[in-house]
Amino acid sequence: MAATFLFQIHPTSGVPIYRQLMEQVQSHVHAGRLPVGEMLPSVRQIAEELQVNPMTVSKAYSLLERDGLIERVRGQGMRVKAAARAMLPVKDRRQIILPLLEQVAAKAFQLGLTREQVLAALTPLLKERGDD
Amino acid sequence: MAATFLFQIHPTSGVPIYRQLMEQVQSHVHAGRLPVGEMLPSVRQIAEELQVNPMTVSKAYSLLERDGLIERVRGQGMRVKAAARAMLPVKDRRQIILPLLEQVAAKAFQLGLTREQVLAALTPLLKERGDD
DNA sequence: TGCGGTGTATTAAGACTATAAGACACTGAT
DNA sequence: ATCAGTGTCTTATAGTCTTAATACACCGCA
Repeated sequence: MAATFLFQIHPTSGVPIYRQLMEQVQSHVHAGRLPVGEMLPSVRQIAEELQVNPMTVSKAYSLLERDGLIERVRGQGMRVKAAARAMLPVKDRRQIILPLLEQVAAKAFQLGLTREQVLAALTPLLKERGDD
Repeated sequence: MAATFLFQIHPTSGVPIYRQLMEQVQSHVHAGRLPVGEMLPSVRQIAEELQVNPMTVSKAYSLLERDGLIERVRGQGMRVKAAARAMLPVKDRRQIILPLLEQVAAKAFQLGLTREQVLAALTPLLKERGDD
């Protein structure tokens, strides 16, 4: 049940599934939504819920392990490494979303949208939160 | 020289080149930056400036022609169709950027960023303009 | 010792993406 | 007619992405 809320695939984006998964795991870890030591949803579980091949999920996990973000616990699953949070200071979470924001700015410019129009369209999409 | 400012490829995004080109042509047309009747940069010209295979550019053009956005003029090149602007009301340019904004919102949520943090990061990236 | 749960390796197939080099039909201007 | 400029077709190669079915080694627990 957890994976349903943790991960979401956009099939039409053109971005490979395994890369979408990688980015989302990374985001969740850096946001603290996946705490250090937490076990990740199993390969088969994610594959089932997202209707995706288990090997595709496994590929994402393998690359994340190579990057040192998570570690494999034999017979149990994947766990968020202790060094994962340390890899990126909490303050720099903003840096992760920067490329995406730059993309927005470029698109807005191409479309001839004003700053106000963009902000007006984005604001209601951003949820206000109390936790964290 | 024009294509340099009109098009820009992000090799690391995972999105196919021909799809990046399609989206940007679409944006430029809907923004009026490529007026109806305007000739698009030639396949070979774009291919040269972006260091991309001509067939890749041709593929983007072909699909755009299939979508009715541009038309082929034998021996001359591709031209923005008259029906192109009509396909999307000017007011709905905002709709084009919506999926991207939703992506931003999702990412911000995953990262645990507040609304203010996102807006503060985005605002300086958006150029203020007088035309339009 | 089983059983069900981990991630992974293997092999195969198909679709998609991109590149390369060459050729073609067409147009406009010389 | 010639030439340079259009987009496109063809053939071939290479790499990536995804799926499928099967099997393996490992762990925790009964």
